[in-house]
Amino acid sequence: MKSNEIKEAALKFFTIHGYEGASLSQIAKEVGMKKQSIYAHFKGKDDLFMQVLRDAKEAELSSKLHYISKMDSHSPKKDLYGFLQLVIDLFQKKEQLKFWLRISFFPPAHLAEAIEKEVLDMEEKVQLILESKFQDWIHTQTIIGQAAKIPTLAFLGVVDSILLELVYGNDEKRLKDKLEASWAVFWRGISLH
Amino acid sequence: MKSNEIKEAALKFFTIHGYEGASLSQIAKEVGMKKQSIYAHFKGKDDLFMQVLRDAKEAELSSKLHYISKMDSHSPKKDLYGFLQLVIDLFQKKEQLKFWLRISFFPPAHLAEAIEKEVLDMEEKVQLILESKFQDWIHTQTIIGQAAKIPTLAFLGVVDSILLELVYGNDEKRLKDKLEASWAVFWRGISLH
DNA sequence: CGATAACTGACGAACGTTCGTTAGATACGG
DNA sequence: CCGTATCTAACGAACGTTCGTCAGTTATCG
Repeated sequence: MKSNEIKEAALKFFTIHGYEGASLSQIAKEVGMKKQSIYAHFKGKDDLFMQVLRDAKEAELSSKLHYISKMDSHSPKKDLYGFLQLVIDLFQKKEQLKFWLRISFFPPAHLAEAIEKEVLDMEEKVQLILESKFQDWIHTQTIIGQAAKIPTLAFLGVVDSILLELVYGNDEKRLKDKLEASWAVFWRGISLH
Repeated sequence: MKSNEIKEAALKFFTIHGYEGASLSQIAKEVGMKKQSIYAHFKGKDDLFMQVLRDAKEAELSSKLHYISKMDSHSPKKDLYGFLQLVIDLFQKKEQLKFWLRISFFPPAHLAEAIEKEVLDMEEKVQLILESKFQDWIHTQTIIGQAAKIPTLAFLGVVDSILLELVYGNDEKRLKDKLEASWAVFWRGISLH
């Protein structure tokens, strides 16, 4: 399908240059056609952009939910650290997470509202299922605490800080250091000892 | 000075729309002049942008260093939490941190190299002075650990996650929740107990 | 034949930038 | 104190390019 090739190229340039910085002619050239031909597949730049956005959201959401739902509820240490690894992996292997991050932080002003809705929807779903996992661990006294919300938000904070390091990402070693440091302190902060 | 008015307006539009999304005519209109007149004060768009960038860096760096150097080394709990508050305050009161964040994460491609240098320089300085503080606390057995780098990086991670929530910033309550959660877990992670 | 998807050509609008010019302030020598 | 020269900061007009978009035409293929 040619539409997918266009979306793939669009994903690439939107990620690198942002909405305003990416041009249809650039994208078209990447797939070997003229920019006007894009209009045979999409209504316009906004339409193309929003379709790329929804694809990226779906891909990331399903990856995360799939991983979380496979957690066995017995070893939070392994499961949570594995989740961090998953995020790093997703970021490095799939352009979509990079794109998603960029435009969820800094959406083009005239699409900000529509984008925010998608972002909130996703965030909500991940937090909800993650929180239920933490609730289980608290119940079985695998970790400390009463309110599951606290470790959940703290963990999402660790995820965010790692994502930020990835975005910023010039240094593999620094990423590793930061991951280990954040993880060590986080785990000590929620574990029984 | 008219130059400062231009930089102020430029800061605003660069922050909202990014480098490519902000236009000189927009900026000029904000200060009540034509875009051509900007060239009496700056060599061009790039020059204006880089000057705004350096101003923002300087402002943020001096704010942070000033705060850190005033830490009294006796109460890390108060000092570190205060630093988080400072960051939140800076973000909400001064447009410059918002700008700095945006363009350090997603710099315009053709200026990426120059920007990265500024960002690294700043990051390095903050980490260095913060690490020496942590070293003191470890020495005086106010917090746990041996290597000061671990709590330092973890703390910077907390700062980043809060910044991200601010950027993302649609919800005051969510920010508060996340701050409290991350802080509680972080503090338990490095405190003696 | 009909449909799909590519093409060419053209559009108005906006972009960053350069030019020559003007009005006003400042500095200086007689 | 006056006239002149220099400097500053703004201007309108225009430059060449690129932008996103639309209309009409041609090629491909079941």
